[in-house]
Amino acid sequence: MILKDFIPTIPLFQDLEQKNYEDLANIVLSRKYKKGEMIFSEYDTADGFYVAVSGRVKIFKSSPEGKEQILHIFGQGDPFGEIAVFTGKNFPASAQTLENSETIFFPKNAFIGLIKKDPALSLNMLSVLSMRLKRFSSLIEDLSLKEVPGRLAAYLLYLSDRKDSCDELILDISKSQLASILGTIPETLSRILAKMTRENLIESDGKRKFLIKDRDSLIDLSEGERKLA
Amino acid sequence: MILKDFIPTIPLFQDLEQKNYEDLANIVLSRKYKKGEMIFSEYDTADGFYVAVSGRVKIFKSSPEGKEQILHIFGQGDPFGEIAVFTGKNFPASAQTLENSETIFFPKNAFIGLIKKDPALSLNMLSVLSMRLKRFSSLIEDLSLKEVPGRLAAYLLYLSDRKDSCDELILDISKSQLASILGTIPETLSRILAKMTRENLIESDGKRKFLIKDRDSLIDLSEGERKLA
DNA sequence: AAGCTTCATTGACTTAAGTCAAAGCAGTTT
DNA sequence: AAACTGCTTTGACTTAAGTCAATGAAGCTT
Repeated sequence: MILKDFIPTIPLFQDLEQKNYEDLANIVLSRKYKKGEMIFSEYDTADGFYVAVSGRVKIFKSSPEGKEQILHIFGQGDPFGEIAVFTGKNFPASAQTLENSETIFFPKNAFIGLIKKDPALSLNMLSVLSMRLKRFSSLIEDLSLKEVPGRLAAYLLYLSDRKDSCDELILDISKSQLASILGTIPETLSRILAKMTRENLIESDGKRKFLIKDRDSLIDLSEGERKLA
Repeated sequence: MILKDFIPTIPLFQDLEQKNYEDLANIVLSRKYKKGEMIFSEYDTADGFYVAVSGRVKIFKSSPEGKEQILHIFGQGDPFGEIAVFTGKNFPASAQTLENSETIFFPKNAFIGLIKKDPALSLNMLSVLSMRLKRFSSLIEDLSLKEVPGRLAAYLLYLSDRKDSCDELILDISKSQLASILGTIPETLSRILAKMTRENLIESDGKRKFLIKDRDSLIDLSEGERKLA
């Protein structure tokens, strides 16, 4: 991947002045990671942030007993670890690759210098952070106010909206990881998927392919207006 | 409260150029609310954000069954509703006063104009949003990976750190509201406080005053290294 | 093909936390 | 003082979801 060509495709860097693309290209470092490798750990000192070039990265928190909560899964063009750039010190969560991945790294101080020069860059960054806050609000709402079937229903609906294509959808992650996104464990997820199938809300090939058979009931479920038997 | 004097005291507006304080004062609107009044509802169209001048405001999500999750409680000098400025459209949560309160309102477009002019302002805003993301990460971690006693222990320790003053602390909110911050309900909170008292971790006057009697155990509890009997 | 590893499912059981209902205790208003 | 209100506590019960353990299935490796 040629950096000069890649940087302008990153949404965070949309609409910058031409000169700033060169400045950005000059401060970045390219880094490669194998599947399953840690990029950073919570509490590591943070001296910059990353943008995914290829592969996928999960951002997560984990408990002493080994349960995990995934906060995001990021892919090509997504920035991560940027919170630490503005709060100083350390990362608020850990980052680990799900596949062989390539990233570019932006050292903190050089990047802050750039932000001061180009207001478009700060507006883009403000927009990225705001969208994350919105997502987090909604995750907090899910964890605190909804039960697992409701969260799962919301997630399935979200996937099917993304993929416009009618009612068929394909998970791009394992069910264990899905459990970890939904704030539960694989056993519980498995049981709830079985229930949903039994009650004809969905159908599945047993692997990663799902068909939504009763969208209205899924919506009710996601809004807490309905329960599984 | 005289706006010209108040605006420079707001942390979000630290270190701006003098001229920008005048610009800010020119675009703001003052608004007053009675105790318990809604400032905005989730899904309301957002055309600006607020800064609390006096009183206190809770930002929260609520479920159809009436359970509530408080995301923040804000007071003098704290900005809120600012996410919507950068993501457009609507607020991600609702805001309601806990006391008679006064706010100033910054219309979206005028404010974005200012941000483009003064990079110090965008850096301050980036720092505010980043700190909120950090808090949210930690709330998500609490809700997903910790049990209620652990969350409560963490909250008590957090309060006692704020108040430096040894091991005594005073809640500045009702226990029902505390329950809502911790992602639980008053009955559960009440039972856990009783247990903590029985096991000599804390002592209380039965109202809002608490004494930490066994800080180490509270720390263990908050880290999931220990359980209540 | 046999064996290995990782992931997924299912059953039996436990437990944390929620629901519902009643009673207690302030604080305040009339 | 009596009555009303809002918050808190307590008890008895229910339930969602977690734990532990076993089995099954899938995909790789050699």
